[in-house]
Amino acid sequence: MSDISKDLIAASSRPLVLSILAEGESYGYAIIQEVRERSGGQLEWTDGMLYPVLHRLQRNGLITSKWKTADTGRKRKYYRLNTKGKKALATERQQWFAVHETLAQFWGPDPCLT
Amino acid sequence: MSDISKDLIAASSRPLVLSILAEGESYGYAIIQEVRERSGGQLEWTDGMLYPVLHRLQRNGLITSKWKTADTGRKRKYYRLNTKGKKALATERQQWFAVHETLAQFWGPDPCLT
DNA sequence: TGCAATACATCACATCGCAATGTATAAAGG
DNA sequence: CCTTTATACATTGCGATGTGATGTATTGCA
Repeated sequence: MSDISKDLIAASSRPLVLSILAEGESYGYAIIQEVRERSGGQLEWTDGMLYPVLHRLQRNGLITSKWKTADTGRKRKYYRLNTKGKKALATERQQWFAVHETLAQFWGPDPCLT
Repeated sequence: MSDISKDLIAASSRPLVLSILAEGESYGYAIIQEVRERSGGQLEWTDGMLYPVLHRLQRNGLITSKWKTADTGRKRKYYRLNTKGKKALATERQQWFAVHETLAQFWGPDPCLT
């Protein structure tokens, strides 16, 4: 259960958040949980790291936010991906694969199991 | 030719250097060139980024260095991976795949073309 | 009443790539 | 010869960013 290095967190936070929002709007706390679930518990994000990421993405115009009150009565800040964000996601994806393929050259091809 | 983001560089520099040295000793300038070649020109490292990485790896006891004079008469600082470095490489590799598999869940399986 | 989970936010600190700068030698071309 | 390019090392100020701590507030359960 070696926790992921700081640099890897930094490199994957943007593409991961954008990918999650690409599937539909969501909010901070839920994103942290989804990352934990989708990674099989391997990725454990902290709120002190995620919120600045969301604010940055919004400041850069990749996502928009809207306060909503859930059925539970709680107030949540929902984020949504816009056109610019979708383009950024495509770029992030392409860059990731470029690096991954280089590393895969040394480590052998991916398991490639579904 | 979108240059790779700073964070991605940071996340891949350690595992890449360790992977290269795992194939045999090498030196700074040659490592920069090998990264460019093995990435098909997609990764362009600067020396101002690599040398601190090498110094850090040595300070952390993952690699050792030794000055040698090449046939050309040039002096080069050759780096070699040690036992601790090999273990660190295995960890880096495992962490990378953990993140990659999570991203791949959103992006679909890898192309898996050679 | 008290504690955990939910839900947001900010800040001091350390880390690290980037671009610039510096030093030095060897090879190639005019 | 001399100039340019490639080789080969190193350091530094700056900006970006995760970490851990801290703060505020509400909901739900025992």
